[in-house]
Amino acid sequence: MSTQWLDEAERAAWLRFIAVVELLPGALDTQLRADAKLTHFEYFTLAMLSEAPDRTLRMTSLAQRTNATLPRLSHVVRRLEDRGLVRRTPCPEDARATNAKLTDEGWDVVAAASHGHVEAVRRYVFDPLTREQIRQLTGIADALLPGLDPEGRMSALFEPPKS
Amino acid sequence: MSTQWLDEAERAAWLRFIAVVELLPGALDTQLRADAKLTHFEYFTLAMLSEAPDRTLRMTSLAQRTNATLPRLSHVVRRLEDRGLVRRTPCPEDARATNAKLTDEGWDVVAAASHGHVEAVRRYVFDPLTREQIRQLTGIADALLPGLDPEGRMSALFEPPKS
DNA sequence: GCGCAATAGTTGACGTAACAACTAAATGCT
DNA sequence: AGCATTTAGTTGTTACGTCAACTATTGCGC
Repeated sequence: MSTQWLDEAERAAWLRFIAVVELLPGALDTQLRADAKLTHFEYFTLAMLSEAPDRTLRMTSLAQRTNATLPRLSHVVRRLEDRGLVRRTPCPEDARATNAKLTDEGWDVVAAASHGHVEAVRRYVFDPLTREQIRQLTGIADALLPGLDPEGRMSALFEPPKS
Repeated sequence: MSTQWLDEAERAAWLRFIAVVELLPGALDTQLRADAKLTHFEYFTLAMLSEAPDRTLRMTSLAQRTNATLPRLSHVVRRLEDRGLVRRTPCPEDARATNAKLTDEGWDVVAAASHGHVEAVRRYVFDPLTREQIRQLTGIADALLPGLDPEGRMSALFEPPKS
């Protein structure tokens, strides 16, 4: 039962792809930290809230969408709350649960940050790609996601609600 | 000077791609931690050394290949040295510099870890993709890397030495 | 060849992430 | 109804990454 090693084409793809995967988060993080005093994870968290109904999500649901563990999200939301960007309230329907809601101030911060962020995404990802490659990238990601995220936790944004 | 927002195709690609970029490192890390007691970064560091001439690299060169800052690498290499996987020696040609060399034990550890790691890479990345998609992925990564890594620091492995 | 800037690397302080332990509320079994 | 299990979330500890400060060596300008 020997291991099936990577052939030349696979190795070429892998070295490049792993480099992109390592470099991209740092690039996005650097821009957001410099321009908006937010980590990419914090921005992503606020962005998820901003697109939710009533700008509100349960902690568990928010953790799934952001690919965070609950402890991690709990710490991050506490810090965001200290900064006045989010407010936590007990969920009326389930007393165990907590609702995280984007404040007006938080909304303004995401809105302001989004400009620079989208520009960075364009600069680093879409500008260098052809329309065809953007289509290919969508197909590739769609092929990988079921294996990486079997529960579809991060797919809530673009998957129709499961039947 | 309003921001150029993402159109539908771009948004579809972005949400999926960012999910992959967030999920893949965690998946690789989990496998390596469980099976080889190594983080992906530690594995990658050892792997870079294992492919270098004499299994040795200067700290600066190693930092570039692994996309690490020098302080980060210094800490990681110290821990790896404590575990007997790497040995640091002063560089004879330049007394400021330090050479990191993979020990025999370190070699065995990478070799042992590589099986499970390659299997994980297959499972998460190559098995779900067609040959054509692997080719496309190479092209996409090649298009992105110049923007993400203008100095070509992480490209040393597959780029011919710059003229 | 002396002084000063640049380079190579280490160290320590601080912030954030992962993991485990914990509290509290809802569900389910009988 | 009553107790055990599961679920939701928080808190504390430990490990790792980042940043700034520091030492030591090299190379440049004159």
